[in-house]
Amino acid sequence: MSMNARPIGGRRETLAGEVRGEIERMIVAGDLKAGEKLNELSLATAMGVSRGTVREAIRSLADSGLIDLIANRGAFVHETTLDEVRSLYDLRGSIFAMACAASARRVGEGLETGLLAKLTANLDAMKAAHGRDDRTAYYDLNIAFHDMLLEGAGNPKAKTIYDNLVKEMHLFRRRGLSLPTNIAQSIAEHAAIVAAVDVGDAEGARLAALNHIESGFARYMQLLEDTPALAQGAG
Amino acid sequence: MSMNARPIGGRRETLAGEVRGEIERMIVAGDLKAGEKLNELSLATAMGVSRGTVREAIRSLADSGLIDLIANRGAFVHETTLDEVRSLYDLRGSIFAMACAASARRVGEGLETGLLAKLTANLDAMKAAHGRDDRTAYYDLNIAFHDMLLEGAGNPKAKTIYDNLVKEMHLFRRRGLSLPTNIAQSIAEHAAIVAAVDVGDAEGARLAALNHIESGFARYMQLLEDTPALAQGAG
DNA sequence: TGAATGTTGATTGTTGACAAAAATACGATA
DNA sequence: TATCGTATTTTTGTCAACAATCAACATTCA
Repeated sequence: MSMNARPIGGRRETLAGEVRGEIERMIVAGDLKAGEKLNELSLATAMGVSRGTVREAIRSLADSGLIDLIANRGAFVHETTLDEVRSLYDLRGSIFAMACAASARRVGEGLETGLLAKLTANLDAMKAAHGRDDRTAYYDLNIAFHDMLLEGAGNPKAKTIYDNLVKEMHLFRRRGLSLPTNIAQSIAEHAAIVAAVDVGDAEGARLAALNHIESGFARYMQLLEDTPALAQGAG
Repeated sequence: MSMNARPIGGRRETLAGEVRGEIERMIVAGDLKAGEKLNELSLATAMGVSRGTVREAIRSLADSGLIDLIANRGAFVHETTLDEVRSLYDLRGSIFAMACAASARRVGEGLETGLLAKLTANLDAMKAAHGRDDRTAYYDLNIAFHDMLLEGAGNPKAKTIYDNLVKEMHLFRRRGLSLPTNIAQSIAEHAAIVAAVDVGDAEGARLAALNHIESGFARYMQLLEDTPALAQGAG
């Protein structure tokens, strides 16, 4: 019997787990702003659970980088500085590069048979979205592209860390980190990655991936310069 | 008045924080073996704190990778598989490479003035330790070497992640991950990294670092092959 | 006036108790 | 004897109360 039924009606995950998810959602969505304090009692009453449960959720969230914990003072939504954005990009780039190299290696070894088709399809869809200037579609496809390569690497921990890094970046004051800029160039960089993965060229994939993230950082810095009015809340 | 008095009497960190540290220590030291279940009540009574406090400590430790949490079943010391060791090496290598590249860049830019002297001193001390076959000294110097480069990168998050990865590796059944093998070659690789950092060659430092970690992985795999008797507890 | 010192209200830290779930022990049955 | 179902025990999940700490304000004294 293939048992992957999900619990019906009530919950299966623990309450604290749900609360954690909700807090994380509120942070990423911007309901809780960077620097804001998380009041245990307020959250508890708002969600209809006990303070201890909220506390547990906050603790489990602290290590992810989204929350800063100060003893006897409380939990605060992390404020990401520009220096940190640079650091996060460096980290993200190195992990993404590793993942692309691993994906290329695995494709070359005959594992990951479906990956290439999916990457190519994504690339085509991206070009189409760009053609009709559909930003929303492009945004989603872009995330999917990176996810595929992270998963193709066969390194779940890498994906977890990568996702946390991206979430933490969103806490940077002058948002806009997800605003697409210079889509044509970005697509070309994606194509270079896919080409390297295609022929199982791990080192080529690594360099193309690194270049892609670093270019993305450069594009973002450019955007910041060009748009001094890019204030917080620009989501 | 120069105020650097330390808190007297009791603790400063929270109780849960201390418990967390103690549990982490027990795991890394091997007092709690991989796969073992963490019983909240046992730990609480053993440490003389309440169960809730232990619970909080466990939750805050879960994201680090040392502990697996299963709802309604409890917390278990993570069992690292051989596949995971490979994945962890990949991640560790990519982060270390990034850190070395960043250190080289910063040295080239005139930041990190003291770094080079420290690296060179470490290298010399390592050669000396190797000469008199002092494994313990070599072991500590090796850790210090990597730490310096991680810190020279000016990327605290990278160091945190790196440290967690190393801790998680220690949970691999067939330990010996810290047994030094082929010290001469390892020292030569360190020297190559230092040389690249010295002249501010970021790309060279990245490649040398990547090569160092990958060689380390290869050496470890060799050790596993040569030492089938390398059972758990070999620490 | 203004810096140091009490005082007060709010918030976090810690605990023990109760509820729910899982693990275990134990017969009954085929 | 193996397996299933049930009762019992153990362990985790959640909660509410108490203690410790902190931030803000009021007060004192130079």
